[in-house]
Amino acid sequence: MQDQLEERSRRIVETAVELAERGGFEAVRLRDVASDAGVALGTLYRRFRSKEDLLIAALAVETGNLERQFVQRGVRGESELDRVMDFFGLVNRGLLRRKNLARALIRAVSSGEPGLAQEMASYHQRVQRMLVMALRGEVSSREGELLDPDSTAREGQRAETLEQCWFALLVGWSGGVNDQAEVLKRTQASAQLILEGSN
Amino acid sequence: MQDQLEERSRRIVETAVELAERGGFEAVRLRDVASDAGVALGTLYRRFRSKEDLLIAALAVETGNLERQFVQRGVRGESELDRVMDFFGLVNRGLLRRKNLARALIRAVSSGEPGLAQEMASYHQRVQRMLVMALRGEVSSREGELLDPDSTAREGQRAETLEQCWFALLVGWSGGVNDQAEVLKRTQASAQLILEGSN
DNA sequence: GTCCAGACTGAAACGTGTTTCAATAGGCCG
DNA sequence: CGGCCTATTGAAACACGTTTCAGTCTGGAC
Repeated sequence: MQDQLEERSRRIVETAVELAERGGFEAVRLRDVASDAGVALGTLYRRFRSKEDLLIAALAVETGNLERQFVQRGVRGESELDRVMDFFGLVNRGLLRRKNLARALIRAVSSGEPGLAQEMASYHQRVQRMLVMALRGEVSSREGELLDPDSTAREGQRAETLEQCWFALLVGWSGGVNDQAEVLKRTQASAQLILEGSN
Repeated sequence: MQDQLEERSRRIVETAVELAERGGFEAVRLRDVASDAGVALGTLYRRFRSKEDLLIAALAVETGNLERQFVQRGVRGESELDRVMDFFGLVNRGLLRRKNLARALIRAVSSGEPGLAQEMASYHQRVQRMLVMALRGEVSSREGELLDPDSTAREGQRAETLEQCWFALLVGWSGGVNDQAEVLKRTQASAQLILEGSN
């Protein structure tokens, strides 16, 4: 019974993802999501407070996929910079494969809708965690050990700064300011600056 | 005659700013903007392609105000970091004074609406230009000399990276992830990282 | 088997961004 | 002055996110 509820939520999110893949943010019309998912509009609104809330739930799912892929694939590169750029390259390929979806999710997470702060923060944290792993060059599937608060203060800061740059560039990409090659190039330039004084 | 057209646009933008100051993004109802500004809705839509377009025009005005204030006040501090943080502190006080407006403008510039790429890019560029001045410690009211492309390649990169971090933190603030003190603290931490290897 | 609480449905309604259009106004050219 | 071109107006309509609600369904308690 609880399973059915979650199954329903999962189906709603999946449907939203499909529509976003096809036509981006605007194509995710909630009436369509509801009817495609086989639920009433009111049901959708019982589970998700808004369109942005729904898309952020989709972002959480996609972030989970990324984490799995990241752990399974590992991280390559000799230097910190190489490994970090390897990670960003991985993400970038994912974005490239599903541009419409990516733009829709970025728009949702940068919308600033009140009440979504926690989900926004959670997304940023998860990316930062992967960046810490990339900096270290060790990808552990156990998440318990990731944040020894003392030893990683500096790593955490560098991951945070890296993620800020990446996020800003993504928002720009989503708005058409830079294409994806440009995003990667600029990410590398910023990452170089951030990491150079440290090693 | 051309004057009247521009005067009208100016009045529309001013009205939007007033409404945004009072109640943020949602309070800028275009019907209200039009009637408060004394024009028909169709006129507003002849000048501005969308609500975001209108608010980005307001952002351009506010950025101009900031530039004037910045030039007039100069930039204080011994080190690059001090000067950069002096600048961010200045901006921050402005945001604090008109939170609702600030959130509305950030939301517009991070919305990713297609067709606003140029305006988004222009905003980022203007902030980066001020950051270059802060890095140098020289505030010139003449803009012609600002971008000697050779000598400032590295400065330009550092300004760009700084602005990325600042922008990402602003988006987070606008979404309720961090309060303003936190934003300044994190900006400083990122700026330290970006500038430390350089001087 | 009966009953209940909570979830779901279908449909309507509301608010607001956006579009459309016929009618009007106002300046400029000849 | 008369005609024309463009901007403007007022109003209606449309699209879609969001809310509401009365009626129905369902799984579990007893």
